[in-house]
Amino acid sequence: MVTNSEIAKMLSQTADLLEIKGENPFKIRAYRNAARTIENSSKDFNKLVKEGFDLTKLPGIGNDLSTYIKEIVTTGKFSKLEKLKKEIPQGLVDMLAIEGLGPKRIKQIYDAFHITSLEDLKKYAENGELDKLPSFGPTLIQKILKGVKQLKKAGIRFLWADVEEIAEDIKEYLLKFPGVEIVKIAGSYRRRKETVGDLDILVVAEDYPKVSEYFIKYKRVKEVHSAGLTRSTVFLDNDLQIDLRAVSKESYGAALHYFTGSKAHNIEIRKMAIEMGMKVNEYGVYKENKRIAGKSEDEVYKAVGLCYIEPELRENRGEIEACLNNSLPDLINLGDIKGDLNINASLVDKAVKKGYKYVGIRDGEIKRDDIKIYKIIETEINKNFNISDINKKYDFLVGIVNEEIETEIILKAMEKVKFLRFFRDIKAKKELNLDFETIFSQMAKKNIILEIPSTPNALISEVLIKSAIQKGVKLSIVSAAKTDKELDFIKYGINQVRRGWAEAKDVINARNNPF
DNA sequence: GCCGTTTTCGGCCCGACTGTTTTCAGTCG
Repeated sequence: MVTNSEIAKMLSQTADLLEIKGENPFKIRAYRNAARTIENSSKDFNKLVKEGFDLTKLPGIGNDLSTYIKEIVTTGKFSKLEKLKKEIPQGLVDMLAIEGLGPKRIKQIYDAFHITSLEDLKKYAENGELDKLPSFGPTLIQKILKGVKQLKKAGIRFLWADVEEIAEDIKEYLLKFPGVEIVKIAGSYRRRKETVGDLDILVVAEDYPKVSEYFIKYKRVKEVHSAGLTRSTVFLDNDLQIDLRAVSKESYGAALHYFTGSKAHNIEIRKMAIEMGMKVNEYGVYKENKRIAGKSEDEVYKAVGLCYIEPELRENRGEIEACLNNSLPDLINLGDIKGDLNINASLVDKAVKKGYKYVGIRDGEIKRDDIKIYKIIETEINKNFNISDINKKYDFLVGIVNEEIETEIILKAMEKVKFLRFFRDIKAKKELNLDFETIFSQMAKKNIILEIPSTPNALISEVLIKSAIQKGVKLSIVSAAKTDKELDFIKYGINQVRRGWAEAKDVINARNNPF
């Protein structure tokens, strides 16, 4: 059985190969868009195809791609991709990971020398062969040689929580510089994505070049990649890339919107603007070459006939339509949380200090008057799951699904458990491929709560959270804390459920009484 | 390859930076 992400991967691989081949860039984008649609879908494409669902109803999927997806699902293979792989050596695809080398230059190199590996590329760069190609100067050759050594770590991403501290530190550092008015971190960091690839920082300052000079002297900068009049890029000692951009005060809103993304959201906004005879860029919104908005994000959205959309929702997953139908969610906030239903018993005092009204503890038995205590027990849902094995006393049972098991077993476990939690390891890119559509429908029916662990590496995908909420499943955001510090993890859970469109009413521990 | 309240053809987001030339293409975000 092929998973959604496997289908998506095949399509984006095809896009890479078509790119090197020099195909129409818009066709390539179509493949990438379709891959994105599939990756972002909570629906199992295997199931959709089997049920005869019309895939062309989905955004970015037309007749051709629908046929291709059906082929992938039914045969497990994509003949078009297989053919391209035979035609284009893998070495050329590897070259895409070299800074400064894109499809055009790779094709140019291949056509001239038939090089098919990074090793050969290095040789040709070193012995002066590459210089012979038009527009390959000494600087570019050096860049390529450097790039071969340190390939762009494909999609190297940091957990949001792991960059939080450094992001705030750089912000503070920049604000100390005289003449710096505003420092704002945009990009996926601002959208609170579970992982971020780099940090995009905007500054409003009197004299940008001076700020840039100061910026590249930040203590953890390992390498200065570029430093221009409006933009500078550096790498830190942990390989995190930081982009700093100068922004004028009048354009602040437009720039913030632009650099917050996501790209897919921006493209939609621009399309809307075009339809209305306007143009949106990072400097503002223009009508007949006249600037009509740009000072604030609110202004930008208003200019194109929309309401303000929270950064966490800007993924082109229906937020624009929701705004137009007046159905945008009123997102939950950290301050809405009234308790934490999965912590160590030793942390109850701290929980009281945080102002929590109740907690769920995994161990020990405590009686207290100042806070309501629920006793919970965690149990793994696997083939051998058997409720009668549990002979301790408890208020609620938390079922944990750690592996891909038959949907039937999970449905059966629902007779016994009150909460369900699903395994995920973001760094290791491991997540369960289960029939969540069916599981969530049943959970909603039986009033089983979806436990959202706030551990940064175990956050369940926001796509699944959104789908669960739509089906009527309630959430419990838990820190699963073992230490004092981990009690505050709950903010990461909040970030994630906000990305999953959660309102306070969807979250049981945002209530004074959770049950 | 997708898409359409002017369109089934002709568009498809847009600008900065770099390195190469000398007006621009390629790459990147």
